[in-house]
Amino acid sequence: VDTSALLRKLESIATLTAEERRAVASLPATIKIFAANEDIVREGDRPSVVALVVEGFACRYVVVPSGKRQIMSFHIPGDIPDLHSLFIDVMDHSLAALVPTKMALIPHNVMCGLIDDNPRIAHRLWRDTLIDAAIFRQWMVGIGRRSAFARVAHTFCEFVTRMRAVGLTEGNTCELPFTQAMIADALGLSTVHVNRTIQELRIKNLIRLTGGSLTVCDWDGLQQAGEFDPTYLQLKDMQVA
Amino acid sequence: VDTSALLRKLESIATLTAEERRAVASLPATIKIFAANEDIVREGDRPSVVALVVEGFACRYVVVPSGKRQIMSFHIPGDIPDLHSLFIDVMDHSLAALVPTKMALIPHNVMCGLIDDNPRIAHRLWRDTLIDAAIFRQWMVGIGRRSAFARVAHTFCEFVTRMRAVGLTEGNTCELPFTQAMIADALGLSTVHVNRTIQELRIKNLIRLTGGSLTVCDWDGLQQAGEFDPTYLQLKDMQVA
DNA sequence: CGATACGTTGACGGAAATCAACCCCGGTGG
DNA sequence: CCACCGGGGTTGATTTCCGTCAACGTATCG
Repeated sequence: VDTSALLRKLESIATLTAEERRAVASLPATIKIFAANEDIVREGDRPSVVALVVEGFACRYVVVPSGKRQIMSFHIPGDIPDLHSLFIDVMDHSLAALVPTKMALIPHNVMCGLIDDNPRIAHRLWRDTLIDAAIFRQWMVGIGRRSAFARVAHTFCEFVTRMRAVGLTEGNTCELPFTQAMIADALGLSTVHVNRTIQELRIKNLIRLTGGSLTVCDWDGLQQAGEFDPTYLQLKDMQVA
Repeated sequence: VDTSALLRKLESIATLTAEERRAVASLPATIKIFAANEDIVREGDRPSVVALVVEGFACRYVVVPSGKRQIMSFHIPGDIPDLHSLFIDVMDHSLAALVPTKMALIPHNVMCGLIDDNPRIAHRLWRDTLIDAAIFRQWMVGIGRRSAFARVAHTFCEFVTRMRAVGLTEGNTCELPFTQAMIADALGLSTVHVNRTIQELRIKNLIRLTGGSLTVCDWDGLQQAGEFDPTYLQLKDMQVA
């Protein structure tokens, strides 16, 4: 089973010993492919496995009574979006694949064993959930206090930075196969407004976005537009390509 | 040093052994009083202590370039708002007292010792940071997808529920000594609009709010108005009074 | 008793939502 | 082979929720 994405992720924070790498690499897991828009875990579920993104993209979301959806996070290969289900039994939100996505399902007891036997990995994972929380906070700030323009720019900055951290960029380009409706639900905007905002970013020559691929043409400009400061992602010595 | 609030909080999730209670109760800490609006920790700091709210209220916030402030969470007695600084060295946001507030400052190495020696307490604390994250997600949903009216109602529901969990309510009344400007910054609204929304809640006889004290007149009504479902707070068998 | 902070109210403006077309393109089935 | 279909993207017209500005009331406090 391919846990290399997870390894890359854990090591994007700090290095592991050979033994720790082995412990992670030998985790027993079941591979499962999910279709685009298919739920992986649903609000109210009590999962007995955690889900590691191997290939593709997932998101957490909730739907409010008015029928509107809020996406609370995007997840890229190496992420374990429902790691918290180890400690919190009932899901307060759903987890879905955004595109056809390969997940590795790891039983709770296996993860608990890994954590109990490897305190350093446990700390690393705890830290990872804390970075998750930091990302939530940034999204909250964006939705609450930034203009639509800054919000979209910030999201693209964050996405590219996270993708780079796990080695999924080529130069200033990476996959971003989300529909504008998905982006709208993530930013608390309407699709129409997202569309107009992306056009504005294109006209200002900050990005190119076609065929599910995002290219940052002007990193400094985009960063400034999005008021983006990567500190909260806590990456060790990341550089812009 | 009074860590009883922390004990109540930890036990609002699950019970501790006598030994664990002793370990928590005997934590060495320094008491410090902060004035209203005084910063406890600032964005960019690298704290070497964690701060436990003993009496009063604190919040996390950031200020965006336009000068607007987003408050990301309210913290009540028993909370350790910057526990994450154990694992994440540089603060990506500030922490401030909202009213005159008594904090217990506990050195990092003491907390690390507690965690290393008491795996169950460590899990409890991890879990606590995960509930924190769940609260962030709920706020995000509110700011992104709920009307101002529902947002305010939701916040009051959440606040009362959390206060009740640590024994700080009397019937349907609890302290809520925040200015409307603070509430506005928490909800991503303007003070003017918060004012009008609160009036609406009053007219509909859902709450009374005067002199820093909140009374819920109609819990069902308020809960419905706020689309509030307390699942995400993960409290064991909490009941409405 | 003035200063200051907080709450309240009204008038006005604007960013983004909503509504409603329309286009483009890749599938798919007759 | 092409008509049909549906999802995604784009555009314009209109509406609305909420922000901004500005004034005024009220309470607390030195």
